[in-house]
Amino acid sequence: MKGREFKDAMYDGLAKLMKALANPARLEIIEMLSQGEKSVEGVVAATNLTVANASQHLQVLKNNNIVKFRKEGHYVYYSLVNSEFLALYQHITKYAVTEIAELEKTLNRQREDNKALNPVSLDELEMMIHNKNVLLMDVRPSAEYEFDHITGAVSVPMNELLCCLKDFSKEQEIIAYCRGPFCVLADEAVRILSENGFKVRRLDEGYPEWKMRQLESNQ
Amino acid sequence: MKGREFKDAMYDGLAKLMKALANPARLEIIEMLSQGEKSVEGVVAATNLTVANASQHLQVLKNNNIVKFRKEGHYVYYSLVNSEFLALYQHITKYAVTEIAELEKTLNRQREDNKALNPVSLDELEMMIHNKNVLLMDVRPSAEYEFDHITGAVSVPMNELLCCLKDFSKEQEIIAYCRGPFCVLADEAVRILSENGFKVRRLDEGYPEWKMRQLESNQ
DNA sequence: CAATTATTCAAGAGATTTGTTGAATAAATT
DNA sequence: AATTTATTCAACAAATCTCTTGAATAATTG
Repeated sequence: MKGREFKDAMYDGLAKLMKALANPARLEIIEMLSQGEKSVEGVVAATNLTVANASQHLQVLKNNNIVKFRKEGHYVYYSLVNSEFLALYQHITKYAVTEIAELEKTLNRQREDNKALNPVSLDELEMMIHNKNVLLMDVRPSAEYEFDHITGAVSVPMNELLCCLKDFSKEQEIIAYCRGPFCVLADEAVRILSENGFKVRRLDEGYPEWKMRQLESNQ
Repeated sequence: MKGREFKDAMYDGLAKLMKALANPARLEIIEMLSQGEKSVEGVVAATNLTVANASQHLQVLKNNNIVKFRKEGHYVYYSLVNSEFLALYQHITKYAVTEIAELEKTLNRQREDNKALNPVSLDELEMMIHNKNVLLMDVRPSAEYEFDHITGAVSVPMNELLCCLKDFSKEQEIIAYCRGPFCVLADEAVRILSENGFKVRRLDEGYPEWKMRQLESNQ
């Protein structure tokens, strides 16, 4: 293989990977799958996609070794292929929200609207978690909590939040988290809790970022 | 801004960044610019692109905050916007060559063809570099060497390699490096030197990866 | 074994991306 | 001021990507 052929093969292959990521619907699917495996239906339920469309996007991700699947009964469960990919995806999103002015601005406006500025970082969380007066609240759907969650968190899915308000103390500080920086669940939780007089902040990132840390520190 | 609008804005923005990277010509340009700034002409000289096409790709990269430019006389010099982007790009390429089977295979076949298997890693290089019996050889064009190079390397551009053979000892081990894992210069250098009876290996990665390390260790 | 359910396949229209061509700018040199 | 040189712009056809629609598969249930 000549030098030019080799280069073309390598850059074409790299571009193919980037193309698989160059679509908003697929990025959203990746974020959903970073919460744990999901059936096609499960993906559809959490996005605006039609079933056929979600399936097609999942094929693209599968053909690029980004997701894997297993069959069980009627269902096909998809999940991210490995933690190396998850680490890469998180590097990309982290870069985007810190280095791309437009995205940083959109993110901050969203958090401002929901009184969720001044978020807690994972580092801070680590310090605070041993404080009995802090409540860590997982506001994702319960299936995602059950699959896995940050150690010490309690599950309060968004649809149960309003009716559970009386169970929480206004003395303790609440830290809400969800799927990650692009997820709006924790923002909404902060707004609702805050409007009801609770001391609440959101976690800067979400479950997948915490998980990644766990994996890294176990190496 | 409603939750769905926010998500769409974020994923669209992220996809826009990925789209900028989803093209082999632009990836090659990025790799060229990671050696140091280059004029449009300079980019053209190192790729298969026409001037107008290279300029267009550079506009795309500019509009996505991946490259910046400065004007000097006739020339417009482009360079990568910051080391955060370089770190991200290297994470992507590293992931691609280790996790995507097809790319890994292509890379290994190329190195096999050039007797450049068993490459030296940056870690190993660090250990060896104090050994007087090791010669670190930068085989990139001299302009790139002059812009910056790995500490202790000597410049032997590919076009001068054949006539310089007599200057090197067959006793010392030569380590050749170039622009990075996708670059063929070091492979060719290894093949030529090896066929002429020298003890030679290539560096697994290249100048930009070494540079990134320097930046990280200085933090 | 027919009906139901979850997923995939196939085809097509519309939008986007790509590289080419030739002309237009803009800065330096003659 | 005219010419040369490096770069950008604008327009276009070809290729690719995207989403929708409706049908096809494959596994389970009645």
